[in-house]
Amino acid sequence: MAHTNDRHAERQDLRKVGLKVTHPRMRILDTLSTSGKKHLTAEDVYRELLDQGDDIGLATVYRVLNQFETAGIVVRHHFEGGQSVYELDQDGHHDHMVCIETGKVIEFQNAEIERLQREIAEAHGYELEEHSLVLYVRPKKK
Amino acid sequence: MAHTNDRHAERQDLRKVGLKVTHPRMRILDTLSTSGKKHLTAEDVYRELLDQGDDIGLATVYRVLNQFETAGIVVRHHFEGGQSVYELDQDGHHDHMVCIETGKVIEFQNAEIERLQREIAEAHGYELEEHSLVLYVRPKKK
DNA sequence: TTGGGTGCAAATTGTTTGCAATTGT
DNA sequence: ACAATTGCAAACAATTTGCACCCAA
Repeated sequence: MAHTNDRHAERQDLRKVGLKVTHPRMRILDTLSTSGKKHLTAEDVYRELLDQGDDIGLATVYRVLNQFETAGIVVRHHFEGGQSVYELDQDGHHDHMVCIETGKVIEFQNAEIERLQREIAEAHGYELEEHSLVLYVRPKKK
Repeated sequence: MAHTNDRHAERQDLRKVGLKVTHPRMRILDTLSTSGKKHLTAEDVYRELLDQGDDIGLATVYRVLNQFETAGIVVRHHFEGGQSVYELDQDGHHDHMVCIETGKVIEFQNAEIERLQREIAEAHGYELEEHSLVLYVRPKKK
């Protein structure tokens, strides 16, 4: 069925943003969409590629992820703890909740908060361009 | 008058959290409170100390800022762009707005957003422990 | 064919650490 | 006196970059 990211669509995506369709780029795109997790670090992607027998340099992974970010194909997040994590930009905007015990990442959306943010920016004479909201949570006791 | 951070109060603050009152620590605390900006990187602090004739190592600045963070004296933020910025934890909780044109940092508070965050976490079976909200804005056109 | 893309190693950047010397209590 | 603290240099971790070679268009 309409698999959002089959080989063909992926090629289109790359061409659309002016990037040559190369093996590394295809494989990285593939890894991002078919890997279990939605949020991967550059290393995560690199290791998964190695595991699948691909011989793609870590530097290339970083370069490609950057290109994807500028192209709007992926979103880069800076959660606590060093590395950046990348996620395919497919299901519209959402924010994140990170469990500080398990590291699990949960996505959520809240129109009300989005609206308030815009209002606050306006109230200070600015236009909201971007924002980053991350909730650090722990499993409810009880 | 009751200057919130005179020499005496600073000494007390340090002792209170079990840190010896040393020259570097006093000077760093001083820089944080009297510098023009409220949000400084470790380098910012380091340079300002050098300018004032103090000979304090960058490593010490990092170490002390970390101790201050664990002690709850300063808060560390990870805005976009590599370095962490530190700010004295004095006027209660607030979030930040960063102008992407001038780099200016504006603080704000919004009880409604705070409440919604707690609700969202709860709704997912979690307790909100911490959060980071940064609005990236640009001066209103008009 | 040819300019963009890649791998590798070396370079950067931000931050932390080991250790001997120094200092606060 | 003695443990905590500092400075310096070296160590680290994440990411970027220079360059000779390679490959998609």
